[in-house]
Formats: sequence, C-alpha cells, structure tokens
Amino acid sequence: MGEPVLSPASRRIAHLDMDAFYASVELLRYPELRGLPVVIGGRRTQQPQVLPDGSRRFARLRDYVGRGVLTTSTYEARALGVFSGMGTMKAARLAPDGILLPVDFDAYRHYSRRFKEAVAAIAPKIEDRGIDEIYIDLSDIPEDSLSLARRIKAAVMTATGLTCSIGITPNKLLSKICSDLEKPDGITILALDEIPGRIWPLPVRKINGIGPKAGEKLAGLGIATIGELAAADPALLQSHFGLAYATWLHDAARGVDDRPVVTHSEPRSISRETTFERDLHPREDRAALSEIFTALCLRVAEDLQRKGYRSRTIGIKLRYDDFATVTRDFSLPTATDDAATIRRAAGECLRRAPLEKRLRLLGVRAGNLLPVAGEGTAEMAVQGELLV
DNA sequence: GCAAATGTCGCCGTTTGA
DNA sequence: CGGATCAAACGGCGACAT
Repeated sequence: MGEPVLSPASRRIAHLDMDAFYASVELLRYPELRGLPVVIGGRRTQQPQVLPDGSRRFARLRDYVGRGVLTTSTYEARALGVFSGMGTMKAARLAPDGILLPVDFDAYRHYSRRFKEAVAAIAPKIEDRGIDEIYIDLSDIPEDSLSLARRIKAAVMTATGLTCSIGITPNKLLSKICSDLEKPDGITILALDEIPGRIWPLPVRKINGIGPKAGEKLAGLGIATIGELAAADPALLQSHFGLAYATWLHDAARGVDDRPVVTHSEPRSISRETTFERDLHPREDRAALSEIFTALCLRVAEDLQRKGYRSRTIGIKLRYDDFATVTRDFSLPTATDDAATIRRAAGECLRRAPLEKRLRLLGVRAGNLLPVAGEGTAEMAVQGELLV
C-alpha cells in the first residue's frame, strides 16, 4: 500500500484514579469512621457488629490472626505506615487501633460501574484498567482540560459520592504519573515542555512498568530519578536490560508513549486460586487438597460458562511453604468449559509438579480462550482454519 | 515462621512441521 | 537422505499491575 505515513496528531489523554477506592466505598456505609485509620482486607475478617443501641462495633487490627494482606488503607492509616499489599499481621503491629473491615467486592463493582458510566456520559472513549481506574481519550472533545477535568470529577462525585484524581497529558504514560501527583481529589495537567521540571525529579519507580526488580537494578547503576534515566547512556542501559526494555526505558523517561486508548479487549485467561489456612502436605493432606482442587476447577468452569468462553489450555499454579511458585500447563484437543474436563487436565498438570514440600497456595487457570456463542469473530475464524 | 487474588505480557528453551 | 534452517506453537517462569 502506498499510504503516506502521517505523523500522529497530538492527543489529549486522561488517567482517572479513584482515591483509596475500597476504603472510600466503605466510608460511605460507615460515615462514623471518617478521619480514622481504616484498612480493608485480612481474609476471614469479621463484619462489624450492630449493638443494641444501634451503634456499630468494628474489628481492630490488633485482634487479627491469619495470613492475609491488606487491599487498601485510608490516608489516615497510610500516615501510620500501613499500605496495601502489607501483611495484615504486620499492619497490626504498626497500627493496632486501626479499624479492620472485610472486602466487599460486590459493593466495589457496583460503584465502579457507576463512576465509569458517569464518565462515559461526558467522554465515551474509555479504557478499563481494573476496578478503580480508567484512561480516557479526550482528543476529540472541544473543551479546555481544566474545566473538563472538573466536570468529570463533579459527575463522579454526583454518581458515587466519591473523589478521584485526574491527570491529563498527551499520553497514557504521563497521565498515569500525573494522576498520582496531587492525590487525593487532585487535577494535574501537564504539557510536554513541563517534563523536565515536573517529571524528571521523580523517582524511576513512578513510571508504570518499572517495578521492584528494574528499580533495584537502576539504583545499582546510580539511576534514581526519571531525569537521570533520561540522561543515561543508551548503550549502558542496553547492556543491562537488553535492547527492547532499554529502548522502552529511554522513551519512557522522555515521556514518549504512543499506546492508544483501547476501548475493547477480550480476556486472555480466567483463573481462581486460594491460599490455605495452614500449609498442606500433598500426601498427608491429600483428601483436603483434592477437595480444594476440584472446587477451584468448578469455579473456573462456572466463570467460563457465565462469561461465555471455552478454554483450550488448562494450567495450575502451586506455591510452596518457602514461597517458591511453579506452574504447569496442559493443552486440550478441543476447548472446554466443563468442570470435569478441566479437573482431569489440571490433574495431568499436577502429576508433573514436584510434590515433596508443603503447599500454601493452589490455583487453576484457563487460557487460550474462545468466545463461545458470539458472532464469528476474527479469532474464531483463525482458530477454525487451523483444524482444517 | 510474613507474603492475597486475579490478570497481562515478554522472554526463552523446546518441540514440531515444513 | 541428512543436515541446516525457520516459523509457529507450546510450556515454564518471572516481572509487573491493581
């Protein structure tokens, strides 16, 4: 094709992130907890109890026993050093008086739907990034960024009673960084010529895609800030990270990111996993493990049926008592959503896994998904041809 | 004896088919 | 025919994210 290559028009992309989402939803329900250190999570956390006088009694962190982690904490709890992902027992040491609430995913999904609908009424080009954040392509909307951001925040507040933070920049990478800069309840609008002043002083870990490993490695090279990364010798980066990742690092540090806002996507896998109350031994606890294993397969099958997919590759995940993790896959001749078939395939996987150490977690995954009923999509046609 | 649940993606070694 | 080669698929695993 002799199409001329057009330089992409400059874009305007927002990243919207709900503030302490799970905790904030809980505060709608329990307004008396506002201002207190509140955390969500813990597995087997008790529901608040309603006393005869109508007041509520909440579980305290100090009373928690178990091996769960926190999903979210309020800003008051964060001030005490308590963050999401932290072991609940460890959080209890830091904030024994903190209020501990169980997770209620149905409630969070409900508010998630409502805030996304509210945004969609103003700007429909939305990319879902999980339950509490979205990207929005605002390029086609003729309204200045500040008033648009205010209008979106007001709509979210009206629909949910919740605050959010918004970053607006020419791309997803920068908007994701910016939505975090003025949290909570913030608006950050940034133009490309502000990158040196506002982005380069930040630590490299602020870049979405630089995690603990890459962060440590960069620190070892004396690279702490995004500006230092932007100034780093590309050859040095390439020698430590490989061409592909080094190129991405270099672009990211300079605020270069062409990824589109993707408004539709198909799931790649559906999985269920569970961490046991106590570590289980494959032989001594065979019956218990088998029961859990079958239940996980059943739940995966239910998920597949409910969402209208069949899977051709079943996988398992084992986490041992030393936290080492292994996975095994098994591909089927034809895609399935049947629990017994999944169970047999998962059993094949299990036979190939080491079973000497005690286990703390078991997971079952269905990959290679085919939409089941839907009209003939491109991928169905492709998958069909391969069998001819 | 801390460390959840769910999901995506990329890399790499192996297998397989041409 | 054996060998070299190449691409696609597969399987395992690690990194990263919310």
